[in-house]
Amino acid sequence: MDHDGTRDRAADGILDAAEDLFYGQGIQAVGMDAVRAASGVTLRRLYQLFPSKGDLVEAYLLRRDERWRADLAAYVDEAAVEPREQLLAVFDWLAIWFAQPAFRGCAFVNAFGELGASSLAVASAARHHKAEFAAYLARLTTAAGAPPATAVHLALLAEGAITTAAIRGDSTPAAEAKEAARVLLAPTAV
Amino acid sequence: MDHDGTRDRAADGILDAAEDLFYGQGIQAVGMDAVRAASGVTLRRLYQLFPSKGDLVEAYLLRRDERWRADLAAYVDEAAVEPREQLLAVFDWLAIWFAQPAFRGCAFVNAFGELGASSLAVASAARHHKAEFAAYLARLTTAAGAPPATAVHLALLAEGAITTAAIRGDSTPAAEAKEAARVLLAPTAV
DNA sequence: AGGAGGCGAGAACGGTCGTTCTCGCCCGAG
DNA sequence: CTCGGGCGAGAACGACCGTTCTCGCCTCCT
Repeated sequence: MDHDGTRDRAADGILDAAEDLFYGQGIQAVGMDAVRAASGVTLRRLYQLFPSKGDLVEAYLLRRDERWRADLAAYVDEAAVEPREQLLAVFDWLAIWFAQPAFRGCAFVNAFGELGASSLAVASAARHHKAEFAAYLARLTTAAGAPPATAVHLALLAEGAITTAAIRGDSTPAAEAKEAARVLLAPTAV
Repeated sequence: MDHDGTRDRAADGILDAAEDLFYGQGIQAVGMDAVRAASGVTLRRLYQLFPSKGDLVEAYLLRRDERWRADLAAYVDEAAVEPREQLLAVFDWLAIWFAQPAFRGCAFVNAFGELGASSLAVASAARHHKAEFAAYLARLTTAAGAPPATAVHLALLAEGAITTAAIRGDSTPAAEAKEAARVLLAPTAV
Protein backbone atom coordinates (compact mmCIF):
# COMPACT_ATOMS: atom_id res chain seq x y z
CA MET A 1 0.00 0.00 0.00
CA ASP A 2 0.96 3.62 -0.31
CA HIS A 3 0.69 5.25 3.05
CA ASP A 4 2.88 8.06 1.86
CA GLY A 5 2.16 10.17 -1.20
CA THR A 6 4.12 8.15 -3.72
CA ARG A 7 0.99 7.29 -5.60
CA ASP A 8 -0.23 10.88 -5.64
CA ARG A 9 3.15 12.26 -6.57
CA ALA A 10 3.32 9.83 -9.48
CA ALA A 11 -0.15 10.88 -10.56
CA ASP A 12 0.90 14.52 -10.46
CA GLY A 13 3.96 13.83 -12.57
CA ILE A 14 1.84 11.98 -15.09
CA LEU A 15 -0.64 14.82 -15.19
CA ASP A 16 2.17 17.34 -15.65
CA ALA A 17 3.47 15.39 -18.63
CA ALA A 18 0.00 14.78 -20.03
CA GLU A 19 -0.85 18.46 -19.76
CA ASP A 20 2.28 19.54 -21.61
CA LEU A 21 1.71 17.02 -24.38
CA PHE A 22 -2.06 17.16 -24.75
CA TYR A 23 -2.14 20.95 -24.68
CA GLY A 24 0.89 21.37 -26.89
CA GLN A 25 0.14 18.85 -29.58
CA GLY A 26 -3.52 17.95 -29.29
CA ILE A 27 -4.98 14.97 -27.48
CA GLN A 28 -5.29 12.51 -30.33
CA ALA A 29 -1.78 13.33 -31.49
CA VAL A 30 -0.28 12.10 -28.22
CA GLY A 31 -0.06 8.40 -27.47
CA MET A 32 -0.07 6.86 -24.03
CA ASP A 33 3.52 5.78 -24.59
CA ALA A 34 4.58 9.39 -25.06
CA VAL A 35 2.96 10.28 -21.75
CA ARG A 36 4.77 7.37 -20.13
CA ALA A 37 8.11 8.44 -21.58
CA ALA A 38 7.66 12.07 -20.56
CA SER A 39 6.60 11.24 -17.03
CA GLY A 40 9.28 8.61 -16.49
CA VAL A 41 6.75 6.17 -15.14
CA THR A 42 6.08 2.64 -16.30
CA LEU A 43 3.17 1.83 -18.52
CA ARG A 44 1.74 -0.50 -15.93
CA ARG A 45 1.62 2.21 -13.28
CA LEU A 46 0.18 4.67 -15.73
CA TYR A 47 -2.76 2.36 -16.34
CA GLN A 48 -3.08 1.61 -12.63
CA LEU A 49 -3.56 5.31 -11.92
CA PHE A 50 -5.57 6.13 -15.04
CA PRO A 51 -7.32 3.01 -16.31
CA SER A 52 -7.86 4.44 -19.79
CA LYS A 53 -6.78 7.37 -21.90
CA GLY A 54 -10.23 8.85 -21.46
CA ASP A 55 -9.73 8.90 -17.71
CA LEU A 56 -6.39 10.62 -18.13
CA VAL A 57 -7.89 13.22 -20.44
CA GLU A 58 -10.69 13.87 -18.00
CA ALA A 59 -8.24 14.28 -15.10
CA TYR A 60 -6.08 16.58 -17.24
CA LEU A 61 -9.01 18.85 -18.03
CA LEU A 62 -10.30 18.87 -14.45
CA ARG A 63 -6.96 19.83 -12.96
CA ARG A 64 -6.31 22.44 -15.62
CA ASP A 65 -9.69 24.05 -15.05
CA GLU A 66 -9.10 24.40 -11.35
CA ARG A 67 -5.57 25.69 -11.67
CA TRP A 68 -6.46 28.12 -14.46
CA ARG A 69 -9.25 29.70 -12.48
CA ALA A 70 -7.22 29.77 -9.26
CA ASP A 71 -4.30 31.48 -11.04
CA LEU A 72 -6.62 34.04 -12.59
CA ALA A 73 -8.36 34.83 -9.31
CA ALA A 74 -5.04 35.07 -7.47
CA TYR A 75 -3.67 37.55 -10.00
CA VAL A 76 -6.84 39.64 -10.04
CA ASP A 77 -7.03 39.71 -6.27
CA GLU A 78 -3.63 41.22 -5.84
CA ALA A 79 -3.78 43.43 -8.92
CA ALA A 80 -6.71 45.56 -7.78
CA VAL A 81 -9.26 45.96 -5.06
CA GLU A 82 -12.02 47.89 -6.79
CA PRO A 83 -14.29 45.47 -8.69
CA ARG A 84 -14.20 47.56 -11.85
CA GLU A 85 -10.42 47.53 -11.82
CA GLN A 86 -10.45 43.83 -11.09
CA LEU A 87 -12.54 43.22 -14.19
CA LEU A 88 -9.95 45.06 -16.25
CA ALA A 89 -7.16 43.14 -14.54
CA VAL A 90 -8.64 39.95 -15.99
CA PHE A 91 -7.44 41.14 -19.37
CA ASP A 92 -3.99 41.92 -18.01
CA TRP A 93 -3.79 38.35 -16.83
CA LEU A 94 -4.83 37.16 -20.28
CA ALA A 95 -1.99 39.21 -21.77
CA ILE A 96 0.51 37.47 -19.53
CA TRP A 97 -0.93 34.08 -20.46
CA PHE A 98 -0.90 34.84 -24.19
CA ALA A 99 2.73 35.85 -24.04
CA GLN A 100 3.85 32.47 -22.76
CA PRO A 101 5.72 30.60 -25.49
CA ALA A 102 3.64 27.46 -24.98
CA PHE A 103 0.35 29.34 -25.31
CA ARG A 104 -1.86 27.59 -27.78
CA GLY A 105 -5.36 28.84 -27.01
CA CYS A 106 -7.90 27.50 -24.58
CA ALA A 107 -7.31 23.86 -23.70
CA PHE A 108 -11.04 23.32 -23.38
CA VAL A 109 -11.92 24.84 -26.71
CA ASN A 110 -9.21 22.74 -28.34
CA ALA A 111 -10.36 19.57 -26.61
CA PHE A 112 -13.97 20.35 -27.46
CA GLY A 113 -13.19 20.80 -31.12
CA GLU A 114 -11.24 17.58 -31.20
CA LEU A 115 -13.38 15.28 -29.06
CA GLY A 116 -16.51 17.17 -28.04
CA ALA A 117 -18.58 15.42 -30.67
CA SER A 118 -17.71 11.94 -29.45
CA SER A 119 -16.89 12.33 -25.77
CA LEU A 120 -19.54 13.59 -23.41
CA ALA A 121 -16.94 13.95 -20.65
CA VAL A 122 -14.87 16.36 -22.73
CA ALA A 123 -17.93 18.34 -23.80
CA SER A 124 -19.17 18.82 -20.26
CA ALA A 125 -15.69 19.65 -18.96
CA ALA A 126 -15.56 22.47 -21.50
CA ARG A 127 -19.06 23.62 -20.62
CA HIS A 128 -18.22 23.60 -16.93
CA HIS A 129 -15.01 25.54 -17.41
CA LYS A 130 -16.72 28.25 -19.40
CA ALA A 131 -19.68 28.42 -17.04
CA GLU A 132 -17.36 28.88 -14.06
CA PHE A 133 -15.44 31.62 -15.83
CA ALA A 134 -18.69 33.36 -16.73
CA ALA A 135 -19.87 33.09 -13.13
CA TYR A 136 -16.63 34.63 -11.93
CA LEU A 137 -17.06 37.59 -14.25
CA ALA A 138 -20.68 37.88 -13.16
CA ARG A 139 -19.64 38.15 -9.51
CA LEU A 140 -17.13 40.88 -10.27
CA THR A 141 -19.63 42.69 -12.46
CA THR A 142 -22.38 42.83 -9.86
CA ALA A 143 -19.81 43.90 -7.26
CA ALA A 144 -18.88 46.71 -9.61
CA GLY A 145 -22.51 47.75 -9.84
CA ALA A 146 -22.67 47.14 -13.57
CA PRO A 147 -25.66 45.49 -15.21
CA PRO A 148 -25.52 41.67 -15.45
CA ALA A 149 -25.54 41.79 -19.21
CA THR A 150 -22.15 43.46 -19.07
CA ALA A 151 -20.64 40.32 -17.54
CA VAL A 152 -21.80 38.34 -20.55
CA HIS A 153 -20.34 40.90 -22.92
CA LEU A 154 -16.99 40.82 -21.16
CA ALA A 155 -16.97 37.03 -21.28
CA LEU A 156 -17.45 37.15 -25.04
CA LEU A 157 -14.56 39.60 -25.35
CA ALA A 158 -12.27 37.42 -23.27
CA GLU A 159 -13.26 34.32 -25.20
CA GLY A 160 -12.62 36.06 -28.50
CA ALA A 161 -9.28 37.35 -27.27
CA ILE A 162 -8.12 33.86 -26.31
CA THR A 163 -8.96 32.34 -29.68
CA THR A 164 -7.66 35.29 -31.66
CA ALA A 165 -4.38 35.39 -29.78
CA ALA A 166 -3.91 31.68 -30.37
CA ILE A 167 -4.45 31.82 -34.10
CA ARG A 168 -2.64 35.10 -34.72
CA GLY A 169 0.15 33.93 -32.47
CA ASP A 170 0.49 37.26 -30.74
CA SER A 171 -0.73 38.66 -27.45
CA THR A 172 -2.18 42.01 -28.49
CA PRO A 173 -5.81 40.77 -28.46
CA ALA A 174 -5.67 41.01 -24.67
CA ALA A 175 -5.04 44.75 -24.82
CA GLU A 176 -7.62 45.18 -27.57
CA ALA A 177 -10.23 43.35 -25.53
CA LYS A 178 -9.35 45.48 -22.53
CA GLU A 179 -10.02 48.63 -24.55
CA ALA A 180 -13.42 47.30 -25.54
CA ALA A 181 -14.11 46.26 -21.95
CA ARG A 182 -13.38 49.79 -20.79
CA VAL A 183 -15.99 51.10 -23.18
CA LEU A 184 -18.55 48.54 -22.09
CA LEU A 185 -17.92 49.39 -18.43
CA ALA A 186 -18.49 53.12 -18.98
CA PRO A 187 -22.08 53.22 -20.24
CA THR A 188 -22.58 56.99 -19.93
CA ALA A 189 -19.00 58.00 -20.50
CA VAL A 190 -17.33 61.36 -19.97
CA MET B 1 -9.36 12.85 -70.15
CA ASP B 2 -12.30 14.64 -68.66
CA HIS B 3 -13.52 17.24 -71.06
CA ASP B 4 -16.78 17.46 -69.16
CA GLY B 5 -16.94 18.23 -65.45
CA THR B 6 -17.04 14.67 -64.18
CA ARG B 7 -13.77 15.15 -62.40
CA ASP B 8 -14.82 18.41 -60.81
CA ARG B 9 -18.22 17.08 -59.84
CA ALA B 10 -16.59 14.11 -58.16
CA ALA B 11 -14.22 16.45 -56.34
CA ASP B 12 -17.18 18.50 -55.16
CA GLY B 13 -18.96 15.44 -53.85
CA ILE B 14 -15.86 14.35 -52.02
CA LEU B 15 -15.46 17.80 -50.51
CA ASP B 16 -19.11 17.80 -49.47
CA ALA B 17 -18.66 14.51 -47.67
CA ALA B 18 -15.32 15.53 -46.21
CA GLU B 19 -16.77 18.77 -44.91
CA ASP B 20 -19.68 17.04 -43.18
CA LEU B 21 -17.40 14.49 -41.58
CA PHE B 22 -14.38 16.64 -40.70
CA TYR B 23 -16.50 19.43 -39.30
CA GLY B 24 -18.92 17.15 -37.50
CA GLN B 25 -16.50 14.70 -35.91
CA GLY B 26 -13.06 16.28 -36.08
CA ILE B 27 -10.43 15.67 -38.69
CA GLN B 28 -8.38 12.97 -37.01
CA ALA B 29 -11.53 11.08 -36.07
CA VAL B 30 -12.47 10.61 -39.73
CA GLY B 31 -10.62 8.11 -41.87
CA MET B 32 -10.18 8.32 -45.60
CA ASP B 33 -12.38 5.26 -45.97
CA ALA B 34 -15.24 7.07 -44.25
CA VAL B 35 -14.88 9.92 -46.74
CA ARG B 36 -14.88 7.41 -49.57
CA ALA B 37 -18.01 5.68 -48.25
CA ALA B 38 -19.87 8.96 -47.71
CA SER B 39 -19.01 10.33 -51.13
CA GLY B 40 -19.75 7.10 -52.99
CA VAL B 41 -16.47 7.31 -54.85
CA THR B 42 -13.76 4.72 -55.07
CA LEU B 43 -10.64 4.94 -52.97
CA ARG B 44 -8.50 5.10 -56.09
CA ARG B 45 -10.33 8.13 -57.44
CA LEU B 46 -10.24 9.79 -54.06
CA TYR B 47 -6.45 9.58 -54.04
CA GLN B 48 -6.28 10.66 -57.69
CA LEU B 49 -8.09 13.88 -56.86
CA PHE B 50 -6.52 14.45 -53.43
CA PRO B 51 -3.14 12.69 -53.26
CA SER B 52 -3.07 12.70 -49.46
CA LYS B 53 -5.34 13.36 -46.52
CA GLY B 54 -3.46 16.58 -45.91
CA ASP B 55 -4.39 17.79 -49.38
CA LEU B 56 -8.02 16.94 -48.74
CA VAL B 57 -7.99 18.79 -45.43
CA GLU B 58 -6.42 21.79 -47.06
CA ALA B 59 -9.02 21.81 -49.84
CA TYR B 60 -11.79 21.41 -47.29
CA LEU B 61 -10.61 24.43 -45.31
CA LEU B 62 -10.04 26.54 -48.39
CA ARG B 63 -13.49 25.90 -49.82
CA ARG B 64 -15.16 26.39 -46.45
CA ASP B 65 -13.41 29.71 -45.93
CA GLU B 66 -14.58 31.05 -49.25
CA ARG B 67 -18.15 29.84 -48.91
CA TRP B 68 -18.45 31.03 -45.32
CA ARG B 69 -17.34 34.54 -46.16
CA ALA B 70 -19.44 34.67 -49.32
CA ASP B 71 -22.55 33.56 -47.42
CA LEU B 72 -21.93 36.14 -44.72
CA ALA B 73 -21.41 38.97 -47.19
CA ALA B 74 -24.47 37.95 -49.20
CA TYR B 75 -26.67 37.99 -46.10
CA VAL B 76 -25.31 41.29 -44.85
CA ASP B 77 -25.68 42.91 -48.26
CA GLU B 78 -29.35 42.21 -48.51
CA ALA B 79 -30.10 42.72 -44.81
CA ALA B 80 -29.10 46.37 -44.65
CA VAL B 81 -27.60 49.19 -46.66
CA GLU B 82 -26.25 51.46 -43.97
CA PRO B 83 -22.79 50.30 -42.87
CA ARG B 84 -23.65 50.53 -39.19
CA GLU B 85 -26.70 48.36 -39.71
CA GLN B 86 -24.64 45.98 -41.81
CA LEU B 87 -22.22 45.54 -38.94
CA LEU B 88 -25.10 44.60 -36.68
CA ALA B 89 -26.47 42.26 -39.35
CA VAL B 90 -23.26 40.25 -39.07
CA PHE B 91 -24.47 39.12 -35.67
CA ASP B 92 -27.90 38.22 -37.06
CA TRP B 93 -26.16 35.97 -39.53
CA LEU B 94 -24.19 34.39 -36.72
CA ALA B 95 -27.47 33.68 -34.92
CA ILE B 96 -28.78 31.83 -37.98
CA TRP B 97 -25.55 29.86 -38.25
CA PHE B 98 -25.51 28.95 -34.56
CA ALA B 99 -29.07 27.64 -34.77
CA GLN B 100 -28.21 25.06 -37.38
CA PRO B 101 -28.29 21.57 -35.84
CA ALA B 102 -24.89 20.69 -37.23
CA PHE B 103 -23.26 23.82 -35.80
CA ARG B 104 -20.13 22.87 -33.92
CA GLY B 105 -18.13 26.08 -33.72
CA CYS B 106 -15.63 27.50 -36.14
CA ALA B 107 -14.13 24.87 -38.41
CA PHE B 108 -10.84 26.76 -38.44
CA VAL B 109 -10.57 27.07 -34.70
CA ASN B 110 -11.34 23.38 -34.35
CA ALA B 111 -8.82 22.41 -37.01
CA PHE B 112 -6.24 24.71 -35.48
CA GLY B 113 -6.66 23.17 -32.06
CA GLU B 114 -6.38 19.70 -33.49
CA LEU B 115 -3.61 20.11 -36.05
CA GLY B 116 -2.30 23.64 -35.86
CA ALA B 117 0.72 22.57 -33.84
CA SER B 118 1.85 20.03 -36.41
CA SER B 119 0.49 21.26 -39.75
CA LEU B 120 1.61 24.59 -41.07
CA ALA B 121 -1.05 24.43 -43.79
CA VAL B 122 -3.84 24.19 -41.23
CA ALA B 123 -2.36 26.94 -39.10
CA SER B 124 -2.10 29.35 -41.98
CA ALA B 125 -5.55 28.49 -43.30
CA ALA B 126 -6.95 29.47 -39.91
CA ARG B 127 -4.88 32.64 -39.82
CA HIS B 128 -6.02 33.56 -43.30
CA HIS B 129 -9.67 32.95 -42.53
CA LYS B 130 -9.58 35.11 -39.42
CA ALA B 131 -7.59 37.83 -41.14
CA GLU B 132 -10.12 38.00 -43.97
CA PHE B 133 -13.01 38.19 -41.56
CA ALA B 134 -11.26 40.95 -39.63
CA ALA B 135 -10.61 42.82 -42.88
CA TYR B 136 -14.28 42.56 -43.80
CA LEU B 137 -15.33 44.05 -40.48
CA ALA B 138 -12.69 46.75 -40.89
CA ARG B 139 -14.15 47.75 -44.26
CA LEU B 140 -17.66 48.00 -42.84
CA THR B 141 -16.39 49.89 -39.82
CA THR B 142 -14.58 52.57 -41.77
CA ALA B 143 -17.61 52.87 -44.07
CA ALA B 144 -19.68 53.47 -40.94
CA GLY B 145 -17.31 56.22 -39.89
CA ALA B 146 -16.36 54.43 -36.68
CA PRO B 147 -12.78 54.31 -35.44
CA PRO B 148 -10.65 51.38 -36.72
CA ALA B 149 -10.24 50.01 -33.22
CA THR B 150 -13.96 49.33 -33.15
CA ALA B 151 -13.57 46.79 -35.94
CA VAL B 152 -11.10 44.87 -33.83
CA HIS B 153 -13.45 44.96 -30.86
CA LEU B 154 -16.34 43.67 -32.93
CA ALA B 155 -14.17 40.88 -34.29
CA LEU B 156 -13.37 39.79 -30.75
CA LEU B 157 -17.06 39.78 -29.89
CA ALA B 158 -17.93 37.70 -32.92
CA GLU B 159 -15.13 35.28 -32.24
CA GLY B 160 -16.21 34.89 -28.65
CA ALA B 161 -19.81 34.38 -29.68
CA ILE B 162 -18.87 31.57 -32.06
CA THR B 163 -16.88 29.65 -29.47
CA THR B 164 -19.38 30.27 -26.68
CA ALA B 165 -22.33 29.19 -28.80
CA ALA B 166 -20.51 26.00 -29.73
CA ILE B 167 -19.66 24.98 -26.20
CA ARG B 168 -22.92 26.06 -24.59
CA GLY B 169 -24.82 24.50 -27.46
CA ASP B 170 -27.22 27.39 -27.83
CA SER B 171 -27.45 30.36 -30.13
CA THR B 172 -28.05 33.22 -27.69
CA PRO B 173 -24.42 34.41 -27.73
CA ALA B 174 -25.17 35.97 -31.12
CA ALA B 175 -27.81 38.26 -29.62
CA GLU B 176 -25.61 38.98 -26.60
CA ALA B 177 -22.72 39.93 -28.84
CA LYS B 178 -25.04 42.13 -30.87
CA GLU B 179 -26.04 44.02 -27.72
CA ALA B 180 -22.40 44.61 -26.89
CA ALA B 181 -21.70 45.64 -30.48
CA ARG B 182 -24.47 48.23 -30.28
CA VAL B 183 -22.81 49.74 -27.24
CA LEU B 184 -19.40 49.80 -28.89
CA LEU B 185 -20.87 51.46 -31.98
CA ALA B 186 -22.49 54.26 -29.96
CA PRO B 187 -19.47 55.90 -28.34
CA THR B 188 -21.20 59.02 -27.00
CA ALA B 189 -24.60 57.48 -26.43
CA VAL B 190 -27.95 59.06 -25.54
C1' DA C 1 -11.14 -7.88 -84.08
C1' DG C 2 -7.65 -7.25 -80.76
C1' DG C 3 -5.05 -5.46 -77.33
C1' DA C 4 -3.80 -1.86 -74.14
C1' DG C 5 -5.00 1.04 -70.82
C1' DG C 6 -8.13 2.80 -67.33
C1' DC C 7 -11.67 1.61 -64.06
C1' DG C 8 -14.20 -0.36 -59.64
C1' DA C 9 -13.85 -3.14 -55.69
C1' DG C 10 -11.48 -4.42 -52.18
C1' DA C 11 -7.38 -6.86 -50.31
C1' DA C 12 -2.86 -5.90 -48.64
C1' DC C 13 0.94 -3.38 -46.30
C1' DG C 14 3.43 -0.90 -42.98
C1' DG C 15 2.84 1.82 -39.09
C1' DT C 16 0.72 3.40 -34.87
C1' DC C 17 -2.36 3.29 -31.05
C1' DG C 18 -4.63 1.73 -26.73
C1' DT C 19 -4.32 -1.89 -23.82
C1' DT C 20 -2.71 -6.25 -21.80
C1' DC C 21 0.58 -9.90 -20.97
C1' DT C 22 5.07 -12.06 -20.05
C1' DC C 23 9.07 -12.56 -17.60
C1' DG C 24 12.72 -12.02 -14.59
C1' DC C 25 13.64 -9.68 -10.25
C1' DC C 26 13.18 -7.91 -5.59
C1' DC C 27 11.34 -7.70 -1.02
C1' DG C 28 8.99 -8.65 2.82
C1' DA C 29 6.11 -12.28 5.69
C1' DG C 30 6.38 -16.63 7.98
C1' DC D 1 15.78 -19.54 4.23
C1' DT D 2 11.72 -19.78 1.33
C1' DC D 3 8.32 -18.49 -1.29
C1' DG D 4 4.68 -15.64 -3.08
C1' DG D 5 3.15 -11.29 -4.65
C1' DG D 6 4.07 -7.03 -6.66
C1' DC D 7 7.33 -4.42 -9.53
C1' DG D 8 9.90 -2.53 -13.94
C1' DA D 9 10.76 -3.11 -18.71
C1' DG D 10 9.18 -4.00 -22.73
C1' DA D 11 7.11 -7.38 -25.99
C1' DA D 12 2.73 -8.70 -27.74
C1' DC D 13 -1.99 -8.16 -29.47
C1' DG D 14 -5.85 -6.62 -31.93
C1' DA D 15 -7.71 -2.76 -34.13
C1' DC D 16 -7.46 0.93 -37.20
C1' DC D 17 -5.40 4.32 -40.45
C1' DG D 18 -3.22 6.22 -44.63
C1' DT D 19 -1.76 4.58 -48.73
C1' DT D 20 -0.77 1.32 -52.49
C1' DC D 21 -1.43 -2.86 -55.11
C1' DT D 22 -3.90 -6.67 -57.37
C1' DC D 23 -7.12 -8.37 -60.33
C1' DG D 24 -10.81 -8.93 -63.31
C1' DC D 25 -13.58 -6.18 -66.52
C1' DC D 26 -14.94 -2.79 -69.68
C1' DT D 27 -14.01 0.41 -73.32
C1' DC D 28 -12.11 2.86 -76.76
C1' DC D 29 -8.48 3.45 -80.46
C1' DT D 30 -6.50 1.34 -84.85
